[in-house]
Amino acid sequence: MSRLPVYLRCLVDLPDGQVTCSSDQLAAIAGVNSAQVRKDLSYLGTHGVRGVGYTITELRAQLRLALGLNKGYSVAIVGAGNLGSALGTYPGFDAWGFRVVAIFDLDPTKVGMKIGDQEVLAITELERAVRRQAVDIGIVAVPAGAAQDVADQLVAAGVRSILNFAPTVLHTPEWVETRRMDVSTELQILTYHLQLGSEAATDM
Amino acid sequence: MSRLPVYLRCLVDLPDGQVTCSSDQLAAIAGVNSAQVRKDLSYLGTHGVRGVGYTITELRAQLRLALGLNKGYSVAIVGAGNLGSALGTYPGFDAWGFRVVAIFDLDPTKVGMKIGDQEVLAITELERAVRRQAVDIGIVAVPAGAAQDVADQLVAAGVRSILNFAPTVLHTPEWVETRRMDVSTELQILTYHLQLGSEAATDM
DNA sequence: CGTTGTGAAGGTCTTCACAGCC
DNA sequence: GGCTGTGAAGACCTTCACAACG
Repeated sequence: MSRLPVYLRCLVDLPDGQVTCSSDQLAAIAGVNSAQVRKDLSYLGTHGVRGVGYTITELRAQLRLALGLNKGYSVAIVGAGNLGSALGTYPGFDAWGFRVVAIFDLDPTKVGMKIGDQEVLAITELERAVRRQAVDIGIVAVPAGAAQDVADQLVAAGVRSILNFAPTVLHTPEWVETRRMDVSTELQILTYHLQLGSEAATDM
Repeated sequence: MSRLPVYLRCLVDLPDGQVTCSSDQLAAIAGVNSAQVRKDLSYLGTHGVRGVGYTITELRAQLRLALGLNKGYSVAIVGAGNLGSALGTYPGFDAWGFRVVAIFDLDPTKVGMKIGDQEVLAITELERAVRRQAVDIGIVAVPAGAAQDVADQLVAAGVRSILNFAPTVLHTPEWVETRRMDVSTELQILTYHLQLGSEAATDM
């Protein structure tokens, strides 16, 4: 469920002194309905206390468990351009147990470059390195034209989760979970709404 | 509707010779159901031809119009770190009529730096510059702690669309459309599914 | 009294299935 | 024959509303 990470982050951001949190409060911070919060949390087999709320530490632990954040995960980044570099040095991974264990690029002039604590490897090394490091999650940060090929290689190397930054739809076997993060798409959704707004204004 | 940008991109990527496209083909490329495609397109008042499909050029034009891509949009980026820099030089904006007209940062050592064709401005300039340039879309690429403050400033300067890369939920007036793009959240959704998969395996 | 947990109602989004048309 | 457009069915998700409880 895609709201759980949001709840977890909200709970982590709560002031230190606070011990319990009501569904109302969490809902307000997370920007959702409070019945929604309770329903979501009831899936985790939580035990909130009526009249009081949820114990923050307990709830955090349960969310971490549900999201599988009790284990660590190995992440490989493919593409060492601007985006790949930004991701490779992103400080927010550690906190949730994500470790970048490899970065690949096709461009020979980039191979050997240092990004964070990783040296960029040639893309020809991908399958071997990904297999050896038992990579859990592959991040595709290459141009659209190369994305499907990279995804195929990741899948062939045993990766079962892919985060795709390329502006293209990846086709993967059904046992591979793929998510897309595409700036242009998001911007276009925003303009769609801007557009709707101005149409409505014209109607008057 | 969030699938329209995907359709549009798929259509643009189609081989040059092809004149028409069936809902089946578009569905296959975009990774959705074909009835879905037809329903989505019927909203645009399209006129596909039975037995043939949709005329690609016509459909592209209709999608562009529906998404409001016939006008150009001014974009401001707040935050000139790794991410802000990557976005400021992202070549994919132009094609859809997005123009980065300003980049801001709090850090005085970054002010004056050149990113793409823009000089980084002090964040104190934000409201004035955003207003003068009639910015349509603000991109928040600052640390979580600063994000709400930046969003408030963007809203105060008249921005009605925000794309938020900070790992936090922004609270904005209801006339402001906000979308979140957060790598950690996406990774956590992936681990949630990995987790479910391994639980199911344990059950056997 | 305040808040949870949840059945039931209400929405929305997706898919099916097929008539209608080229 | 092949494909669109769409009513109807179905699946899923969200919200309401309130009994149950500390």
